[in-house]
Amino acid sequence: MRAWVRLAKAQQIALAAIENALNDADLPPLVWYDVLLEVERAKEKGIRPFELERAMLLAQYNLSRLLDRIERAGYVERAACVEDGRGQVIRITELGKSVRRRMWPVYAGAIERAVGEKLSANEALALVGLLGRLTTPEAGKSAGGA
Amino acid sequence: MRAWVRLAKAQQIALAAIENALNDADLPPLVWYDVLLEVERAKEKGIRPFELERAMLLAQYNLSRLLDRIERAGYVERAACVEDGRGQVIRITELGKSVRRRMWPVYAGAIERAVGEKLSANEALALVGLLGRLTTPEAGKSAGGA
DNA sequence: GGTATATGAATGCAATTGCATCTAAACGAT
DNA sequence: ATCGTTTAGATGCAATTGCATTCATATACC
Repeated sequence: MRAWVRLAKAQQIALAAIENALNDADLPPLVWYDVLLEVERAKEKGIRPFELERAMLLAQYNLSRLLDRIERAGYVERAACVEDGRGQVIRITELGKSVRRRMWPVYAGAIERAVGEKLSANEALALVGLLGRLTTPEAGKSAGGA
Repeated sequence: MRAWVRLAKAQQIALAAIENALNDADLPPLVWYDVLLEVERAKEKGIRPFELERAMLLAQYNLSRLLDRIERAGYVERAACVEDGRGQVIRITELGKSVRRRMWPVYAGAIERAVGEKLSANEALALVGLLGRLTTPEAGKSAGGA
């Protein structure tokens, strides 16, 4: 229980710091970064919205509209999908790439202040390990998971 | 950096699980629980919105409207503040208490599944310690921690 | 081939959030 | 007492989110 409360609070504080930093720098919100990063990683081949949806744990309608906005800003392009007539393919634009690059130092700086400065390298590593246990779908605690 | 990413993901997953559990049980969202708990702790004396605001890291306008909704549901009552003509005092109602009590097992169960089941007691304790470092306003990395 | 079901994505509408601004009361200095 | 400033809280309006539903194509079954 205490772990959950602190988890929530730590995340809330760090997230607010990051969003503020981006906002102050007149840059888009953090989710945009995540989307742009995923889309950029997909290169020319692009990525399907439903893949993005799963990668980012975003609700379908939510992603649909987020892509609307990012597209309207000119950071990604939607194209009809050849293999699947229902679907589409998202590709990043040059403008999108440049915005993502500009977001990175601001994002990284905020994380450094919110997390890096507060933990030693070993502590950060330990935290990564513990949090990793929470994100796996596995049961986890007992050895012989059935 | 990796620590932040995992922190965000772990929180997101756990939060979604909790909100879903509450939703499935036809109970109000998690913030309502937090508010009700704080207000209930203040007993008859009540609590001022601005205190709540600081305790919960909520934006002022956000809290104002959240209290509107919780009040409309009949779970808290607003009263003019005697000592400060600008302010008010929030008190929980019997209905509010009972709802908070009904929320607890659902909330606790979701946390147990999202966190408790994935970590041993020692691991959970270690996580509490590490996350605590992130929520202190202090710089933190150097050894002199309180 | 024809119909039922499942999947990818969009959308109407209500609820919530964020931003900026506003009101009123308290404080502080004259 | 009066004026400027700060603090507590509310609110108009735009943007975002959530829910339910819709549309269109793909797949499975017969």
